[in-house]
Amino acid sequence: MAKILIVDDEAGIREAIREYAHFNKYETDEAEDGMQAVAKCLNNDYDLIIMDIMMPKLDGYSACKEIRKNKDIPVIMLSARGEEYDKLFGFELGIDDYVVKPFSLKELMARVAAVLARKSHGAEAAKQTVLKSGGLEVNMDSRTVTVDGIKVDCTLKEYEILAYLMQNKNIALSRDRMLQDIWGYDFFGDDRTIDTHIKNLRGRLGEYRDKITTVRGIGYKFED
Amino acid sequence: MAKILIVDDEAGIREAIREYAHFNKYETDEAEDGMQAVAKCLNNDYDLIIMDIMMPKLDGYSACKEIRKNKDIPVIMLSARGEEYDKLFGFELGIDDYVVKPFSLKELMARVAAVLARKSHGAEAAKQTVLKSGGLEVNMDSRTVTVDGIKVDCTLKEYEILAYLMQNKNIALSRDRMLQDIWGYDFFGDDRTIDTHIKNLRGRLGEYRDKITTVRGIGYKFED
DNA sequence: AAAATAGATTAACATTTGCTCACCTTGTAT
DNA sequence: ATACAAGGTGAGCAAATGTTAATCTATTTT
Repeated sequence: MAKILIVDDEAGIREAIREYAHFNKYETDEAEDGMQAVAKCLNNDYDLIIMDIMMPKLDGYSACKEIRKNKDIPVIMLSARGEEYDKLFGFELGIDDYVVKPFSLKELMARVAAVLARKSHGAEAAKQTVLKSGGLEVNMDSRTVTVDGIKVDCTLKEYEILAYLMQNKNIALSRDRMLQDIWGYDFFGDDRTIDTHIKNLRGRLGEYRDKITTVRGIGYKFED
Repeated sequence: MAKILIVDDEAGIREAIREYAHFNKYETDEAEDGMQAVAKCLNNDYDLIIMDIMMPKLDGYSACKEIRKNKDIPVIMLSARGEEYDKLFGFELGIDDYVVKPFSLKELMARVAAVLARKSHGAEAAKQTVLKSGGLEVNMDSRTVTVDGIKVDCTLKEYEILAYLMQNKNIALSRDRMLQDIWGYDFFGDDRTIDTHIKNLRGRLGEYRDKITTVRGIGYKFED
């Protein structure tokens, strides 16, 4: 199980990342600024760092530079939208990826998985990449859905929703939570948009359409 | 035992929260507006703050900002339905959760428990998600009820009532209290509505129907 | 660059569900 | 026996969901 250090001065963002990271079975630790991050890295072994660029005391770039003097830990940088940064400079420091705020947690975790896979820090437990339920299959590597062996074309959101529901099978999921986890914390739209995607998704699942059950007053659930 | 600061200008809401919090074994303190809240936080140590956004003198956001200058206390914000609030701004302030009025006290306390569990750095007793009594089972993840292994479809209110009764088994619960805790403090309807739901619920429980006993003159009780 | 396309979102309308309440019946305590 | 509380029933209505279509947005094609 990989251990991630989350570095951001905003507690809310740390928490959002932490929660979703835990949901994805990562361990986490946190730091509030660059100084703390450097200190924590001296005494702990992290598999990856998610770090904001703009921080008090010591910014992300400088912290990264400092940490790299001692350890070779992959880093994903967060930067505010419109914040002018020198991407190349980042890559020279060996930064592994950028994510621009506001980002969806899902996207961030996808990048985390990608970076970890790339670095493949020794033997990492193979992550579950195929979700199955009867003749319904979701391949998370190829991002494809098959029904009784026949590939079914899904849109991005349909795929994301199906994968999310199946990862949390037999749990009633509220619309709010789905918006948080799939769309991201910065989505302010109508939660009924989920209903439309669910309808379209069901239309593609043929005989398995009823595996997605409606939980009246709450949201939806995948029943295995 | 956690101590909660309740901040709202409406005495009725403070009282409703206070009572249910005490019932859940939390200590409470109260403030009527943001200014009072800030002052109280300087002289006391709270584990969590429940605060309304719209308040005289100093609103919730500003109060939160002010308090955060000195202490890092988790905050759950209350906001009226339809009240425009900036979720992202909330995240920046490190607000831990939002609850939209009108809310059920049960839901609010569930969030309180969740936030406190999160903050208490793991090492918290795993939450009970399955309530059992003989062959009667309520799964709070999937929101399902099974009678002798057979799944029984319940409506939202039926499920909520059964879960509530079982969580408070062997305690006689008044209709008023049930309305408060399940429907929410803003429900002004007829308390005989409960009777109808109880009747329907009993109809689904087969041989276990008598586990829900009538406490004449008071309300109902689940006997284990 | 304009047009075409696909997908996401929202809005509008249809349908279903089940909550609530009024009314009547049954049960129980004194 | 009487009075009051609870149980049972069913209709009206509000809320939640399903469905369809329109709109908006981003991307691709020409």
